[in-house]
Amino acid sequence: MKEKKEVTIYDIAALLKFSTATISRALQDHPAISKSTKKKIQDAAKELGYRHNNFASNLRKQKTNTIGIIVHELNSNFITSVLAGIEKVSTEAKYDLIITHSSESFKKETANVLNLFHKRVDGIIASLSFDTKGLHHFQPFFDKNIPVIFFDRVEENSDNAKVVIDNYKNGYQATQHLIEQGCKRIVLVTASLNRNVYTQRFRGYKDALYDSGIEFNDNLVLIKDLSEKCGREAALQILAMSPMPDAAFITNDFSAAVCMQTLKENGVRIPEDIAIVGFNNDAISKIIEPQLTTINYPGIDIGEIAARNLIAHLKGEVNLSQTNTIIVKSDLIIRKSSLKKG
Amino acid sequence: MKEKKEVTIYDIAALLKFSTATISRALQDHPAISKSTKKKIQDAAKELGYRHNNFASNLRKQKTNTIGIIVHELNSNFITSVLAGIEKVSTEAKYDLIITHSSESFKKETANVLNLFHKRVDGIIASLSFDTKGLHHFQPFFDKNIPVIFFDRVEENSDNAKVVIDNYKNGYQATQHLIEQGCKRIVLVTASLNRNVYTQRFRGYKDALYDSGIEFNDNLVLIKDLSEKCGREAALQILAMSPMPDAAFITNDFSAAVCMQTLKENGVRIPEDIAIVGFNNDAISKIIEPQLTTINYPGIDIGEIAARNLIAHLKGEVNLSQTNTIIVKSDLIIRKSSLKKG
DNA sequence: TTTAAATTTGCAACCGATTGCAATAATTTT
DNA sequence: AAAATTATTGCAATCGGTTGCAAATTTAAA
Repeated sequence: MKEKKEVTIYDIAALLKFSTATISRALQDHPAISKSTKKKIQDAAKELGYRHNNFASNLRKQKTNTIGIIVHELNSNFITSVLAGIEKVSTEAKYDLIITHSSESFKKETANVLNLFHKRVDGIIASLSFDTKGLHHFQPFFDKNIPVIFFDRVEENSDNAKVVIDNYKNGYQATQHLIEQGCKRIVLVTASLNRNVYTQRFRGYKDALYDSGIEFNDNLVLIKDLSEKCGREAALQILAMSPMPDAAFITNDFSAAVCMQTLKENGVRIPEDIAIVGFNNDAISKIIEPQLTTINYPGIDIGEIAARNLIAHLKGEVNLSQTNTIIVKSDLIIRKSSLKKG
Repeated sequence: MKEKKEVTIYDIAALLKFSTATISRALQDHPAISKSTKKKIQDAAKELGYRHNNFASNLRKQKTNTIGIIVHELNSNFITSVLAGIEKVSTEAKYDLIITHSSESFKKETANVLNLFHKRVDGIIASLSFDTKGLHHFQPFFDKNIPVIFFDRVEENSDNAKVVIDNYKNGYQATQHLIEQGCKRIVLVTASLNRNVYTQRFRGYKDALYDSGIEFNDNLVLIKDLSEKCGREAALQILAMSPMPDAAFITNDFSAAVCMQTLKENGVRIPEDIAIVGFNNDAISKIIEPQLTTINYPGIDIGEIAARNLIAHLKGEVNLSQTNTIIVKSDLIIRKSSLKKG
């Protein structure tokens, strides 16, 4: 039952009477090695069941060809799309990924960052957790000049590279759309204004109101955590308002769905009584009744762009520290939940 | 702008006039090193910004303290719960995780397996992709006696360790529940009977019918891929059947939700005209209208059990090859979508 | 005070692949 | 046929920890 010892390039070298240098080069398809030798060596490697030892290799080369990913959650359409985009690009470029997620916990995010640091990833692609404050936990990477590129959930005022959408514009668009539907008392349900995406959406909301001459009302802004419970609570708060709001912009589709459900249970008609707009274009937005108007943004593109830039930097083709913010296109998708007219 | 060189134990050794052996041991909190020396060394390490080099360490120790995870998808409640369970256990035991996902592609799963093999993980926890056939791609691990433990989507007739639910029982339960509601023409929408979970559910369905004296009808079984499209197609097929079925057991909540939506659009009332049962107890099942009867199973527990067993094996405390199948409890959750009677 | 036992620390050989530089062999050129 | 190129291959140092065993030091026992 004991395992046979690992095959190393020394074994291949001994077998074929070559030096380990030649073996190593042949296995890397190095041009200095003749075709015939390469073939012999590669065949022997396969034959013996040789596997490359990344540790020895990384130790020697002082790099890992691995990119670390930090996300707040895995279970959203958006995040998995981003991952797909990153994977596409990095696979082509022969980079491996280590994916970590923080479950929206700053503490766990910090641990993940540290872990990736010790794993010596060549670079990081990150979206911050909900309650992350500052970027001190990334300091080890900054100190060593290891590139970090943020996406979506970023720290606004850092000068790191970021790939984001125009949350301000989207907030504005969503609100304006509701106004165009004749809504005047528009609730905003969102999360901690500490996190960039929510601040920006909030500003867009406010400005859209202002530009249409609608007075901003603090009581209509509900700051929550965008969980299931939050959706339910928001609905109850809305029901308790007098007069009832005629619209709600809920910056997360899942919460919006739960909120709608609770409203419906209480006899509120959507969109007739209240128009609803969500955010993210998650699968759920098309399944609920009525289908949810929301903001769509292309996770795949965001992932691809982030990965492409990071890898280009690693290869020395561009310098990330000269890039700052890349803004990706995003759009309002209008569905039934907000259509009071036609 | 250039990075300062990495600090190594040699630097600490030189600074404090100790040998690297002592440094190494002190940093591992080895009992042979005196308290005072340890403190000096640990302080110096922190001071100099030393970071442990996993590559050198793994190279020497011939193990990685890392567990590889292979899943078919990330964006499901179930999978993220499993991951949470695995993480809980493995973090405590100081094991790192490398999470990979195949997007239900056998090819990608194979690539992931190989990748983890080259990364030399100490063990694997895996749930197979949709169209995976056989386990040859795991052969490298088997050959080297590296433990692999499967969960949920497993290969029935392999003698590897597995953590599963009783899909047969759940299929039976769901069907029986529908029969108890007075349903007689029960559609089954499921996926490739190649994959264990679906075969078992299918058998449960069939036996439940049989035991209630209802004749099995092949035309009522729709084999699909459980995607969004599939839900819609299933609905259309159901609508085209004559006489219309009075129930549908759809072995995936998301598909069930889409199917329900399409049915409703076509004026079918749920559960009055058709009772529906899903599978998984995803978040969506509580949000749609009416709420979906479904099968709940505890991802966290499954993850914990799998990780606990794997780690115990790695530590030599138990021998996985003597374990075979661990069955975790799962239950029918009855909600409105299937309640024809009060 | 001497000896035995227990604590601490160091020596040095690994772990396996990479790569600059030198050396040798095979081709071309003159 | 000698000289100059070019194509192949090898030498040996290096990456940074780990650990069995021996040596040195300290403490306890006789």
